[in-house]
Amino acid sequence: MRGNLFAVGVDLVVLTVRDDELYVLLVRRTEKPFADSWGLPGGFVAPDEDLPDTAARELSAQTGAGTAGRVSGHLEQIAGYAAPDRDPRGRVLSVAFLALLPDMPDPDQPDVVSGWHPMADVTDLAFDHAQILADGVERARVTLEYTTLAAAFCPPEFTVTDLRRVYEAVWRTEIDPRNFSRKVTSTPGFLVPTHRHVTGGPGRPAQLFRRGPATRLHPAMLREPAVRVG
Amino acid sequence: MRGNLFAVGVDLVVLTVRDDELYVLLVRRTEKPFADSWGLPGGFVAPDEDLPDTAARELSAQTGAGTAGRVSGHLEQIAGYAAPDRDPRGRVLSVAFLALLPDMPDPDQPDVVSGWHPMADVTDLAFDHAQILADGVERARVTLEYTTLAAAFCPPEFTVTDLRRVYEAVWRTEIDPRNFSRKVTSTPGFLVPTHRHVTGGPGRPAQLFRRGPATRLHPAMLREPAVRVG
DNA sequence: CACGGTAGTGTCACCCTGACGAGAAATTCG
DNA sequence: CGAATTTCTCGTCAGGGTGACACTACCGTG
Repeated sequence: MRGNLFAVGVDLVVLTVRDDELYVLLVRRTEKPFADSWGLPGGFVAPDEDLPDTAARELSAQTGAGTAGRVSGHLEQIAGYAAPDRDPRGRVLSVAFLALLPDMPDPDQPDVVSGWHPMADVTDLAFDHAQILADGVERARVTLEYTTLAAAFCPPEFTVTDLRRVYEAVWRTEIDPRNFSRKVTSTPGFLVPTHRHVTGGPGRPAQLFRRGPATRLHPAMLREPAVRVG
Repeated sequence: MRGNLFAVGVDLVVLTVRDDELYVLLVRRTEKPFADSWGLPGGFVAPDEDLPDTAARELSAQTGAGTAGRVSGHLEQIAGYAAPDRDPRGRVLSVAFLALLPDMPDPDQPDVVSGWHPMADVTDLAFDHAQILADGVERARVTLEYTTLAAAFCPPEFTVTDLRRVYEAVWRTEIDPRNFSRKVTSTPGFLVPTHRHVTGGPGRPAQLFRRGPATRLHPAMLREPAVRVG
């Protein structure tokens, strides 16, 4: 077998929506290279481990409880990155994964080396992690157009407004609440009504929904408002 | 740096449309493992090579002339595959690429170890290449819905019917020629008319078009006819 | 009780699409 | 040569989906 050998790692783009804004999970590096820089969480693939295994293990380790294989949340591969000079230590191939999580309260003992950062504040990541993050966010944006995965950002029970704020945060747009409600409630299998309502805040109480069995959105919910040409 | 080491290769899903059918480029393996089986073309990543470099080099080597970087054709990454037991020789990570090429005449000296196979006839591929091929074809199907890349299957100049046959071959459906023509000719930047026409066959001569600058299709051309629920 | 804020329904016009009809322009056949 | 056939292209029409927005329902607060 010819070919030189690579170290193979998995990097995670872990996204959540908090306070109507998109957040990404970053870790502060303690070792060289890029010591004291922020980077994506990740790790090397262990013997007898497949890529999704490594991704799930790292996600579980970084976010606390075993969020990996749960119903809530989502994990999918983005792409492989292997530019010859992407790691000064040698040839390292990294397979990036995208994880979408509901907003969770910060752990009791805050971890200074790992934390959530608003997308707008992220600069100067280690390695080629800026590119990987950009690819991951773009993947998330496209995924929301064609699938029901926006619910992966939400807790098990949520309102239509919660779901709309996910779209608005990820797409950085505003969506008409009435048309959005019509779309998601009329898509069969997207939302399952619980007939219970939230109360406490101002305004009419909103109904709570659960995720339905549908995965794809037909027709899609397109971001771009169909560019006019005339 | 921890982690065990991998050999890293690139496997190609090279597709074309010939005689209104989808064809894939396969190579007959000469070495163990899977000697005498068909498999996807590919090779190992050379030192100082990035993944797209390897893919372009292998594509160029397998399809003859330097089709890789041409305007015609298309090359994009599918995903990375690294199951621990996918290669009996040891840990091999393979990054799969999808290539879409126009139908080209067979080379003068036909290569018995490499050739085009109709998708319907493909069985028993080496390694996990059946899964990779399936993923590549599915990617191609989705790509045709949302982009103008169907033209990558066509020669530099082609008719609307040529383009429609690409969709029909990849999707394995039939499309109304009149509605299809309206869709593609009214999408700005998809087709550039040459005002020249093909002749020779029966029927009214069809106009020849070139690829336009548009890359995305808005709105998309969906395969599924919007499943009715009532 | 008035008022502002949020949730949800209803309406209307417009665009896109599927399902055709029909004409234009070539080849093929009698 | 003329008629039939084939294929390309333009038109028409009905129905679904969406943006824009009026309006009602229901909560909290002053």
